[in-house]
Amino acid sequence: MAEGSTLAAVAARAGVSIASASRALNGGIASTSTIARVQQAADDLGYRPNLMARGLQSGRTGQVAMLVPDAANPVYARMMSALQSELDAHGIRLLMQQVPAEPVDAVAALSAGLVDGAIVVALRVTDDVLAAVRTAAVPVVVLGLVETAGVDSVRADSHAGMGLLVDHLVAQGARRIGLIVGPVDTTPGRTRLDGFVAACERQGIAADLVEVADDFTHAAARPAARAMLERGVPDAIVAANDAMALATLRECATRGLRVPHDLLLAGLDDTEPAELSVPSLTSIDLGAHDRARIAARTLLSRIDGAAPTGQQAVAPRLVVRESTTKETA
Amino acid sequence: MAEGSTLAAVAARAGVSIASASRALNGGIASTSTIARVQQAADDLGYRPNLMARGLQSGRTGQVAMLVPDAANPVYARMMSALQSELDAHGIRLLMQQVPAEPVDAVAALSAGLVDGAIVVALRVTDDVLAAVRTAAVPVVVLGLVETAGVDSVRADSHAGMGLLVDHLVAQGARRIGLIVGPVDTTPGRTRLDGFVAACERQGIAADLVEVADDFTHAAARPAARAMLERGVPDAIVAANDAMALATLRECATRGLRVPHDLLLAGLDDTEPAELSVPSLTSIDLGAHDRARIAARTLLSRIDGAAPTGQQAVAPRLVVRESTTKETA
DNA sequence: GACAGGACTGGAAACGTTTACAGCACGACG
DNA sequence: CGTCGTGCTGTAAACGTTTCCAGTCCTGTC
Repeated sequence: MAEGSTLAAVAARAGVSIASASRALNGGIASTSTIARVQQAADDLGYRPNLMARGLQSGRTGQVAMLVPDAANPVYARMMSALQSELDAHGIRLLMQQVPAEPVDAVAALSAGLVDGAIVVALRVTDDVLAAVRTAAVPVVVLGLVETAGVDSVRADSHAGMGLLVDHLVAQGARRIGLIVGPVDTTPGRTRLDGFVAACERQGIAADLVEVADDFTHAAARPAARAMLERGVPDAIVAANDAMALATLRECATRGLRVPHDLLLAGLDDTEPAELSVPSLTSIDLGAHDRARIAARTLLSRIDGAAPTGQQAVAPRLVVRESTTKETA
Repeated sequence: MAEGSTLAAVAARAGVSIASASRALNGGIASTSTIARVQQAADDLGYRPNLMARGLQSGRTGQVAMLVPDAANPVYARMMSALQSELDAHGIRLLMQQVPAEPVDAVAALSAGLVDGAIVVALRVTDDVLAAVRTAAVPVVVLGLVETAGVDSVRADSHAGMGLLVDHLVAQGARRIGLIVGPVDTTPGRTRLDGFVAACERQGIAADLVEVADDFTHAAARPAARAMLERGVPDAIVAANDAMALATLRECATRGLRVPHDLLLAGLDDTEPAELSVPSLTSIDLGAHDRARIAARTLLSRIDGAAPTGQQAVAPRLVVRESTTKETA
């Protein structure tokens, strides 16, 4: 075990003071020979600077955290990859943590000095969460809809996304469209429901066929889909995200309903499984990659001392696939 | 910003020494009135102990890390959940980090004092990785196949799992079975290939229809599936994991091949998407949940000072679904 | 040959916490 | 009334690092 070799040990081995050793390793002012000796000693001992001590002293940890409600949702994995490639360039480590839907405690814990900043995905952006974000000791960027000034946020325009989707379905001939959504006291739930209703009104069709699932997962969507289909088969179903759409697709198959032949189906998020399902799933790209990139940059500039930017939004994009195009059936 | 209120500030506000404040908050010896005053002062100031300072002093961080090669693979999300429920009971925070397939640097970085231990998923358990694990300053449990003594590991028996799968497919009438696998210089790649070949030999069938994809993702499996199908349609295809099986399913659909009517298809890992696909996917449950639970317990006892346990394995279980049962077609 | 300046070095303080130790007051017991 | 233990408190040392500051040595210049 090469544990715990300290800078003091390195300095002793190199025959210099701790201060010189530190400077030699961190590119401070030091003579060539000192640098060489210290470097050699450090290698010999397998020295690793203690990040706790460094963080305590310098106030910088070189880490940021990403807080997500559900690690199994592929959209967060995609965001994480985008974040990471952005942060890697700055030598910053990205840590992911799965936290409850209302991450008040987790956000408050960010003030404990472990990270230089955080990116928080919050399904419910309550006043408590906002307060926690605002009083956190480190900059926080919220991924989600935040109206409050002084809080950085990057949001998807799922309202507009729903509009694109409904327009597309109507253009494909659907008149009776159902929505399977997650809890409407969450930001995504509320926005997607509102977007759906608004789009239906604009198109002059009914928006009363709505099922609310317990959360935004496969598992919760399945019974919701079942309930909806038992009330009759609509022309099309929209689900609040791809995972829920795929659960719906599965339920359709179980009932012998063929998509898109018997009904059209679409989701939101445009995750990889949407592309791979049979039939492949029409979806709305809510710009997960771009949102993550913007969030990373905003966070980095905040860490560098910049003032909060406020809300930023990313435009949605319709991605049409087999599940809403009858021709391919 | 309630940033940076230190213990010294709390102590001053409560009119006691720093030591007393620390004791009052951490359940040490202190009078009732002191505890009350300190508690009150801490609440007023929104005090959060600095974990860096605490960690530096006490050597304990209350955190463990999980290192995974691909955050998008649902099997890791499942493991993470299992780990978390195990660790939550001990008040330990779980951090996930996405690292390269050969996580030497990342494992070495564990010695930097940020975490009390780690669970590492390594696709390639090279000597370098083993050395890094053994010399790490904190206990590490490897999820994967490790023969070396003195290193804790929990492995899936994917060799046996392949056996179950091939037996099942042969029982369903398949004689010509193809395998789509990831890189064979990885542990899972090698084990699954060997298991496949062994099972085929045991069954007296050919094992020459093998495609090796660049990694274990959807994206890499797709062209591999295409290549295999272009050489003719076998009776059945096995993929090294569910994600790759689903990519194969997609490729079959694109070519107008129906599963299970025209060929059988199965994967490994038994992740949720396998259950949801159409047709639902036969898979091998490699015990992700159990492996994670065992790994967590092993790690906890290691952190408490126990000696390494060595290798532990979890038995596989066949889960038959639509993709390998012709009746349901 | 003195002196300014630069290059380099070591001592020591600081970051915020925990904890060993010593001190203090108080009640009980002899 | 002295002594001892008990319950609580404060002082100070440590954890490992970075960084300020003062010092030393050397080189070049007048």
